[in-house]
Amino acid sequence: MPTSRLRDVAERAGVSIRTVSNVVNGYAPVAEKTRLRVEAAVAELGYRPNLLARNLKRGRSGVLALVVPELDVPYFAELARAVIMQARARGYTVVIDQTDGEPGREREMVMEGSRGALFDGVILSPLSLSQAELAERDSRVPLVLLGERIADGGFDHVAIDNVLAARQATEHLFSLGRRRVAALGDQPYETGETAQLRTRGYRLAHEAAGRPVDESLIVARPRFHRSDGAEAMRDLLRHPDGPPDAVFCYNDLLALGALRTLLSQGFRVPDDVAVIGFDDIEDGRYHTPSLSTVAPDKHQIAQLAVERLVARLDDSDDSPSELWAAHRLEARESTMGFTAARNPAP
Amino acid sequence: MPTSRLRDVAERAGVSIRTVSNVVNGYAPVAEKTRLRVEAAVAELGYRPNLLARNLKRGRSGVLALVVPELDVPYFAELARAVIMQARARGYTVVIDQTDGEPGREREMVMEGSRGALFDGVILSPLSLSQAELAERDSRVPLVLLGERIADGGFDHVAIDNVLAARQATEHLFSLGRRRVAALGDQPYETGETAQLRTRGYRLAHEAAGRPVDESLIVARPRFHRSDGAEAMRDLLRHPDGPPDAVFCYNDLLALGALRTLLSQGFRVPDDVAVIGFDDIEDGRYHTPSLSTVAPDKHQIAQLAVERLVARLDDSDDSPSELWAAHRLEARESTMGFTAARNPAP
DNA sequence: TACACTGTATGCAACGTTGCAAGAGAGTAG
DNA sequence: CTACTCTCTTGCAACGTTGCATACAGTGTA
Repeated sequence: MPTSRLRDVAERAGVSIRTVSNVVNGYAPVAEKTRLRVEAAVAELGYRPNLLARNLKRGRSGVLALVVPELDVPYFAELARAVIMQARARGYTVVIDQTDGEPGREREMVMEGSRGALFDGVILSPLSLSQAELAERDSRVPLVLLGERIADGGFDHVAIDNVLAARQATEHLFSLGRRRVAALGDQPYETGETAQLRTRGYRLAHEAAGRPVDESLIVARPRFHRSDGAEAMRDLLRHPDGPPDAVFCYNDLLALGALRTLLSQGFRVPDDVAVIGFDDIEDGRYHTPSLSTVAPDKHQIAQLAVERLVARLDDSDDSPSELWAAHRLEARESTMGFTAARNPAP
Repeated sequence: MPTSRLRDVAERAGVSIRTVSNVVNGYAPVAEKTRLRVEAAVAELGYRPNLLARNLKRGRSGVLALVVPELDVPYFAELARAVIMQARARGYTVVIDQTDGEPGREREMVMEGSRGALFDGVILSPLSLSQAELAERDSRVPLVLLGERIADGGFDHVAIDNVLAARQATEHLFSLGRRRVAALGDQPYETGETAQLRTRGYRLAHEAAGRPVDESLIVARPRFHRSDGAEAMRDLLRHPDGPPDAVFCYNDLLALGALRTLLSQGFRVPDDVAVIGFDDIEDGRYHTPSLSTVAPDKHQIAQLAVERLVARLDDSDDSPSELWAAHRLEARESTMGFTAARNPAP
């Protein structure tokens, strides 16, 4: 069965191509009788508009690109899900590209513009592209930055208040009586803005509590996978002053890795060492102990990003805006301990 | 900077549109001198081909669709990653659609054909579409079925040997001296073919060992999330004959849920109850105890699927084939226990 | 000198759709 | 009966690209 075109439907219904187009798109006024005839023909032939042609004509593709480092990192998977839902609600399709942190791919997707009109806008969670590089972008295609970057005003930008969130996480640990709180995941270089914000929050918490920061408890990691957390925790356990009594990890994967190291070496969590993460991935809830974490409102992040992007498609000379999504602290067993006899499963 | 077209480049280089096209595509023989001039013009104008137009003309979009139930289910996220990589290696882009198990969306993506030529082929991990429904599909667009379905020969189909894998998992538990092995995740209805295959393997293992199957230990679940596993495990713990001494879960999420229930109720894993899952999601490796599982070769699954699909794009009247991917058993702490004093983290 | 060739370059039409502006009827008012 | 309006319908051109067929030099050969 060869795909039928507008022309075939027109022939069958005995009307002009244009009229069929009008019916299909609900554009111009069409007489009831004609409409029914056309609709019948559409149904009989199983006509489906060729979106390629439509988009070419309209100059829009109806496709948004979501560019993330790795799709199998739960945070990005959960975010992707939310973005897809938001986009769908507005009639857009989403293509997802993974950059694997390769600057080349990230640049290709974002800088080279539009992949030839294949998508109308880009939502980017940057990993390797620096602000400086981004600034050179010739913005044929609207771009919304996701995740957290120090704003330079050049782009639309959706983020949570990382400084505050990190401060709250640290203060949560303080409030439980922890004295030596390690920070795991600092990235003291150009593309590590998010991590730096969290470190700032960590420092602020110390300052507010009148405690000095032990610089040797701030551990840098270029990547945030479980294995990195496990490894970093092993290092921390060899600290000359002994293990810290709490660890604030800059994402949940690091925290789960750290958890694994602690438990497998016989440490009790949280009794010996309390652990808190960041991102609130679903998995953390099912570990034992369940993982305390900072929970960014992913749904809201996706909503703000897609909304902003779609708005920009219609109205490109609006000035870039800074959008803030909510977050909250989820205190679970890895900091609070096991209540009562035993916790019921969630 | 308005996007430049073939025509603009042609004007600038002082040649015909057609020649520019030839240069860009490397088609016809072009004189060295001309080529250089055109390439210079392309560079100066920052020309990028409009893929929409190209695809319209060529009748191909260069896009494959991957349709999965939920992107934030780690198995699908990991699979999606592999598919994207395989597709990229062959010059294709992937759009991902989540169906959320809604039959409507699944049908729309798969049945209604091509979303108007927006993609050339579909890789589907079916959830709610039955074989019967699929059979009615008018196959304008090639379809490869992913995940495991009882084959009816109508479609290309990539799977692992679920019966064997399930049997091996069960026998693994037997070999550790477990007597009462529960099976968690049966789906005794039309769209639950995969689960049924696993149940068959579970039964075969019993048969081969000369043990009767206790039907009350086969627990059905319509969904395979962590919460389902946790809940099902709670039920199992109330079994009139007492808890089983091992549980074979039909995916890792169920297993992690079960693990959570067991640990939070004070059971020791594997000492009291051994747990094995299915899928080998990364997360299982970092739980404590780490999760034993059946590991399908996701990379191979993705490769076979994309290869097959791409091949079909060129040569549509090849007969449907059944492709088998490898799997292996990953025995970890949730069945084997903690070796030595304490395991090092992975 | 005429002919066939080779190597380059081009014009036209088409892919399937929609924007635009105008056309065709029918109805109403003068 | 004419002029006008209103409702519905349509033809033409274009979106940016590529397939096809052809044109055009220039070169070598008969």
